[in-house]
Amino acid sequence: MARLAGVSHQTVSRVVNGSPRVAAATRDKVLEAIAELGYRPNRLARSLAGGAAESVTVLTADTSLYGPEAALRGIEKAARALDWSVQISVLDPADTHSDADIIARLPRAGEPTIIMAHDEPGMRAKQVLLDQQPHAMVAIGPYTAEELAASPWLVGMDDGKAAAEATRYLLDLGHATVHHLAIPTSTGTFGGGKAHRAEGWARVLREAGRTVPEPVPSGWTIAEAFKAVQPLVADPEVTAILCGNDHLALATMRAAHLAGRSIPGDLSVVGFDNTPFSGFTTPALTTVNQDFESVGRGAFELLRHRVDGSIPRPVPGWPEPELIVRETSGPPSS
Amino acid sequence: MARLAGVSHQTVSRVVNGSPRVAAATRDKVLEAIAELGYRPNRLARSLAGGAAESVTVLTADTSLYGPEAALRGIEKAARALDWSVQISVLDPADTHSDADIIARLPRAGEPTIIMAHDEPGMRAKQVLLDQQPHAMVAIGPYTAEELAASPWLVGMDDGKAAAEATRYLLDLGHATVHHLAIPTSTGTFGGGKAHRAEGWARVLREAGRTVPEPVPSGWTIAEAFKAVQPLVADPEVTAILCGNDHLALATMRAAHLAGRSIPGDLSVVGFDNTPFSGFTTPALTTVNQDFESVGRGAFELLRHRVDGSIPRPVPGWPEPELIVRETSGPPSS
DNA sequence: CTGAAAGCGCTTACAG
DNA sequence: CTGAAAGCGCTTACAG
Repeated sequence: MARLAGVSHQTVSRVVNGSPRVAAATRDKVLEAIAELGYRPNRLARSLAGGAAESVTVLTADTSLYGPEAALRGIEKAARALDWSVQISVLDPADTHSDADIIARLPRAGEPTIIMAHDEPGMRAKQVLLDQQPHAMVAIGPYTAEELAASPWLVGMDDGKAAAEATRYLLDLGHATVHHLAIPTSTGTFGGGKAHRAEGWARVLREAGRTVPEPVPSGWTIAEAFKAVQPLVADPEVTAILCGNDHLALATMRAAHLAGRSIPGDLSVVGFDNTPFSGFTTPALTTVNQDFESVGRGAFELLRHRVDGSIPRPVPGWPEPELIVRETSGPPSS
Repeated sequence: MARLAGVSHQTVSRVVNGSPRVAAATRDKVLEAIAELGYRPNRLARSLAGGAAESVTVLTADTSLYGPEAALRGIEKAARALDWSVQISVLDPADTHSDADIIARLPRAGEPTIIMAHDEPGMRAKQVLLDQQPHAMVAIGPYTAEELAASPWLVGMDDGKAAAEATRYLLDLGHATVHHLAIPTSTGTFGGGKAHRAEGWARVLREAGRTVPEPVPSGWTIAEAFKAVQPLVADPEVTAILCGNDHLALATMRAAHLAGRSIPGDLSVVGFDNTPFSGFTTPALTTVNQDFESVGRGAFELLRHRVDGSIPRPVPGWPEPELIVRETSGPPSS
């Protein structure tokens, strides 16, 4: 390659990396040779040699969840714009991952890593990497504004506020109280994060002096939610349910339908996330919009700054979660 | 590291790689040192040095589509089981990707690559890699059994057969004909694959001597489908619509509802893919189950064999697409 | 069973 | 502006 162009190895390197200290004539010769030989630089070698280590690894538990999937998309876009590469590694919730297992997923020591900390393996991975390489990791999860401010390696949205808003909205509609079908991260069953969505919901009920019903825990899948929500929809006293995400809400709508309860006549249902399908169910789902893609983008930006130590904590700007009222919510019938 | 254990660099390498030619005592010393220093092998260096190049890059256009997303999950699982790493790179359909752009996404020449060839950038990428490194690439897309047999670098499901089955089912129900709301890959607008779902559908109609209506092209998003399907649902002559995927079917259900047409009374709707939500819409969606995760797994297996030249074409076994009858289909009302 | 040698494809200083 | 040197962290032969 260098031979064909009649130059040395490192002159080729300069041309490829766009160094200004190359004579135009030499550059042309090299570019010609590159084209002729179909030369492609080897990025592995480049980063080994201490060049730009432009890669990020994403540790996530379940890519079929809307939030992580959207966040991953945001990470990928942001990374691509800067020509970084993205590796993903899925932590199986069924496996027990030892610390060594988690470490072994990274391509090298100090690999910049983003963790989707929305379940048990994710929480574990967060802890392991925080110990091992605190400046080359960032975790995405459900955190309050206070937690985010206190821990510069966390990224997330304060969905407690949005849950509060949604609850207040249902109360204002005239419902005596609001029930809650909770995603796993809200019930604290995985030992990790707090129950922010559930907290915002409970806080509003308490402040309004209403009964605070026990939250009903659900798994992540629609089928699990369908099962979990049965007692709730069967109870005529229940007139409003705030669901932890739109999949849970869909399961609730389905269960309500089968139980002969009309929506929103007999029962109001509010979801979370504003997934693409939510505007097209019948009736269309009232939900809370969350911009996970921006969160992913923000996580990448934060990681990049942490790795090179440039800014302690850039504040990534993304839209606040926001209630979108559609057709599944209304005043109680009686 | 090697110093602490009192051995040479390459003995450490042997221990880490589980070589049998190491004395038990030496091995223990090395393992101890590894634990003490928190040593983690650098995979980049390993693959550079000619060790196992255990990584695969996935080129995909849009991870928010159910098929590619599920296939990616299958790839990831299969890769992880063999301790390969997975890199993803998203091709933006809005960008025009030059051949060089596509090549530049690979971490090195000859990188094993799986392409999701379900849109224009994907088709382009498939072509580029087929030229550059035919033995280190595999493409996933909508291909017939014949195409799959002829091109050992292709993987896919013969969804034409399933489309035919669904069409026959609707005809048997008594519908005069069946309309088709088509995904972009079925209309050939991106210049690439054939219209297999559309072909299976049209073939059955022709064989039954029915009118073959012009397929209605839709984009990938639910909003685009909602717009595209309006004329169809407004037409009382239309009593059955086969949709290119479940998102399109959801849009159709919504549009039909707003147009005052009941499902399945006035209109039968059949989807494709059996996405998780499809069993929980009201009414529950009749659809064709497709096991994309298995396809992803199969693509990985095929790629692995192609890279090491071991088997010309292992036949990856996955379930055939299969019609799942639920509640959105029935006999025409009149 | 273990070490001294050479090299993977690049890079960053260091000379000139 | 360009080349000769050293090295990134590993590996695979080759000796012993």
